[in-house]
This record gives sequence, structure tokens and C-alpha cells, in this order.
Amino acid sequence: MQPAIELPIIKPRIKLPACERRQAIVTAATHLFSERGFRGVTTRGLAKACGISEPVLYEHFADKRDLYAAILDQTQAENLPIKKRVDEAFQSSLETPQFIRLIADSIIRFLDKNPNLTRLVLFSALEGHELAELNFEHHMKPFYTLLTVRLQKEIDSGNLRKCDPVAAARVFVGMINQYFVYDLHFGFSISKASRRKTIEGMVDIFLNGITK
Amino acid sequence: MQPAIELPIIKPRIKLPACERRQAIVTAATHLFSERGFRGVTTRGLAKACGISEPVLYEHFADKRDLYAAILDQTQAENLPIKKRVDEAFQSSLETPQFIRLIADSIIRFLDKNPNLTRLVLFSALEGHELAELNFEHHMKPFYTLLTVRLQKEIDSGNLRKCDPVAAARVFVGMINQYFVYDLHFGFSISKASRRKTIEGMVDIFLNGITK
DNA sequence: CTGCTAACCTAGTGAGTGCTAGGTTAGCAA
DNA sequence: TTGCTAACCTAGCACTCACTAGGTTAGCAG
Repeated sequence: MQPAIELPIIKPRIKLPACERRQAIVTAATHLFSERGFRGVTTRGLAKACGISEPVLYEHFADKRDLYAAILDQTQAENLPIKKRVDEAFQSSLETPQFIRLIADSIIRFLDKNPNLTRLVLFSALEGHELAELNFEHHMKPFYTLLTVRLQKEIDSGNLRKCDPVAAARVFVGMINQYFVYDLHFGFSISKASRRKTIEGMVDIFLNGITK
Repeated sequence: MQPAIELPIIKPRIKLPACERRQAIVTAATHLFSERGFRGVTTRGLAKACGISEPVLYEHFADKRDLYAAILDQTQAENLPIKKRVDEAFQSSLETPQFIRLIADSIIRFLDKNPNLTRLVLFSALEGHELAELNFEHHMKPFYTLLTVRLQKEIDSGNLRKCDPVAAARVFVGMINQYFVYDLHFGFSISKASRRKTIEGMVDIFLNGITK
């Protein structure tokens, strides 16, 4: 026997088609995981953030880990254009300084377009998920590889100082990545200089550092 | 009524004085937290790693968070000599290239001496604990500051190219830190070059990059 | 040997975890 | 209007979490 009192309607429940709901879950998951890490996110919390109940999550994903793979897939698909741009520049006859600037610009665009990815990848690397390595392989390695090949060519033809091109490429990509991680995400503010100036300064030091 | 069967002795329980037990807990905690992060470590697991029971933890530390402060205190106390060495070099009449090499060497020594600290700090930064910022202030900022001052002096006297000394110092400290984080801790192996050679290459590029 | 007590333990607490069995409803096709 | 079913829910399982009340013991002073 239920009481006759009717509760006020507070449940404008909306049903979404499976693909849209799945997408909404991945979006919320990307945000939450990047903020708190894998262990810091509860399935209850994620469900609540999506405005659904927990079992709905398990209709779209086998388990909590499965969400990680979905996040990677999405990031990968979304960032193909940036990779293409660097590839094209590599094929073209762009001068090395301009090519290096373009690499810097592309890394920045990539990290800007994926503001959660830096934290997500760091969490993954620390927590030992394969996402970290997959992200590196898919997103960062192309930058390293193309820059290394270009540097090697320029060293061989005597336009640059003799140095290990792999190490040099790492220095450069690392410089930019480091800036994003520590300044923009962790807030360890050292310099008050604008972002544009900071990146320019980095490119400047690097270019001068590898030039004869 | 208990059965007369005596279990084989498997409990050579050792009692330690409070200060030694506390020290042992901090050591184990440093290791575990750096491996799994704050959320990844359970008080059960920590107690087991120490060979004690959970309540003993709470005789030495108010709660789980309190352990973090203890870890920082210890790290800080242990690494005063390295800071002193850099300070002395700064006061001395060491040439800039040698001073920069000494900074690199000191950072390496510091990170080598505290193999867990890199992961611990990253976890802290991601998880939002104050340890990250405290570590930066206490351990990394001195490197930045002294290097910045030296660079400014050399730029003013015309021995180095005109550039933002703060940004340059960040590039350098970041380069080395980045190498430790990604290569040594995460295992994103790019170069097979030896560590010594890699660091030398970094110093080389940087020195050339800031020299006229 | 006999107390004494610092150092330790067992055995929980309530709250929160990932995940699920089984029932309910929105919204469309007929 | 009526079925049908994809999309959703409530309620709760078995487990682990940080933390604790209250009892036990190692090891020393006398």
C-alpha cells in the first residue's frame, strides 16, 4: 500500500540512442579520468556525471578498464589532421628552421586540442596502463621520428653541427612538452612571460644550439 | 575449549623503538606511494609491507595524509648537501659552462639519490597534493633561481646572446627533468644512447644555443 | 623471577568500491 | 490504442577501504 501523496516531478529522464549515450560517456570519462586518474574515478561518480545509472555504463563497456581503450580510440581518430600536416611539411621543401617551428606549432596545437590528454597520459604512465605507451606511439613518436630524420639529413650535408639527432629531437619535443606539463597543467609558474614568447624562446635556443 | 594442537611458530615478532619503527614506515611509504600514488596505496598494504598491523601506523601518524608530510620532511633533510654544493659553486668564480655542467650534474645526483621522488611528485601534482608544490619550492627552484641569475649576469655583460634568462633556465632544467621522467621512469625509450652521452648532448645544445 | 608499559595485535566499524540481477518506462511501429 | 523493445532504473551483492576499540606480549627495570 503506497501513500497517495504524489512527489513533485523531478525526473525529466531523457533516453538517448546507444551511440550517442556511448559518446557522452566517453566524453565525461575523458574529463574525469584526466582530473582524478583511473583509481580516482568511481563508476558511480561517472554515471552521475553522465546523468545516468551505473548499469547503463556496463551496457556500453565491459568494465572500467574498457573505457580507457575507448578514450584512446577517440583521441586517435580526432587528431589525424595534425599528423597529416606534419607529414606533408616533411615531404615538402620547407627550410629546416621553418620545419622546426612547424613541429613546435603542431605539438602545441595537438596539446591544446586535447587539454585533458596530458594529465590522462601522465596518470596512465604512473598507474601502468598501456594507454600511456599507446599514446606515445600514436601521437608523439611521429614528431620525434620526422624531426630526427630531418636533423640527420642536415647534419650529413653539413648544415648543422655534429650531434646525435635522436637526442636533439628529444630535447626539442621534450622542451615543449615539459612546458605544457609543468606550467600549464601543474601551475608551477616560473616565468610570467606569455606562452607565445616562451615557445619562441625555446625554438630560438634550440635552433641556435644545433646550428654551426 | 581449544584443540591441543600447537601451530608451528611462524611469528618471530620483533618490537622496535618508536623512532625506528616510524622511520621504517616512512621508508616503506615513500616506496609504495611513488609506485602506486596516494590512492593506490592501502593502509593494509603499507602495514603488511612494514611487517606490522594497521593500528601501529596510526600510533605514528594521524592519518594517511600525514604520511605525505613525513615523506617530504625526510627528503628535504636528506638533500641539504646537494643544495649547498650548488650554492657554493654559484658563489665561486666558476666559468659559466662549468657552472651549467655542475647544475646538470647536481640535478642528476639529486634525482638519482631520490629515485622515488620523481614519481612521487608527479603523482602528487596530478592528485593535487601540496607535496608537489612544496617539492618544487624546496628542491627544484634553487636550481632555476641560481641558473637564472647567472645567465642574466652573462647576458648583461655581453657574453651570452640576448634572451629571456628565466625561459632559458627553464629550458635547461626542464630538458634534464624530462629525460628522467620519460626515459628512466616511464620507459618511453627513444634513444639507445648512454645516459652520460645524452646528458652531455643536452648540455652541449643548450650551451651552444645561448652562446653568441 | 615479577611487574610494568611501550609496542604490538585481533577483530571489527561504517562507508564506499566495481559490478549485476531483475524490474520499469519512453517512445516508436502497427 | 496497443505491443514491443531499447534504454533505463532500483536495490543490493561481495568486497575493500580508512580507521579504531580493546586485548596481548616482548622486553626491560627492580
